[in-house]
Amino acid sequence: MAWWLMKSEPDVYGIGHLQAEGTTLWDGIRNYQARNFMRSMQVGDLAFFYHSNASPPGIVGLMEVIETGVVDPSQFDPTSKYHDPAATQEAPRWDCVRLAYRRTFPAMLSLDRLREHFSVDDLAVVRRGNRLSILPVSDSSAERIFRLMGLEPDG
DNA sequence: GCCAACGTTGGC
DNA sequence: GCCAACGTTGGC
Repeated sequence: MAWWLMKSEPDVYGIGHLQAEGTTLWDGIRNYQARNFMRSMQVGDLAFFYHSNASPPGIVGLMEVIETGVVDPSQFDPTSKYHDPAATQEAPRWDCVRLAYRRTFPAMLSLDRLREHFSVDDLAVVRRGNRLSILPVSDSSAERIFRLMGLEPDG
């Protein structure tokens, strides 16, 4: 079981949306490094839900990978902002994973607080200017995140 | 709104 | 293959 951190803008799709829906397809990822991280995910992996472009930004909840290797349907949709004219049904370029809501944390763990406790080597999201929307999290960093919130680790 | 970081694109 | 221009992300 591996840990991840996945960013989304709360105005676009926040933890509340996921809580209401129960599950979601993490589609629209158009960055190869982020896509490759999703390709390495396995069912049962856990991911911290991170609110980006928020004030303040930070970790707000937890979700679980429930399906991997899903072809991202938005790449074929000409009306989608994620449409990729270079993608074909025979040779899709983008895939994604399906996630299930696990929990909303009692309080956000803000980026400021993360920076007080983690170096960029421990947790890449604290690196200034990090634009990558999906990041791996080490077991020890995941445990420290829960401890910082005063919670027992899931998983 | 600004700007740093950085991935992508295209000319050569 | 190099690199400048450009676009996007995301913090502030």
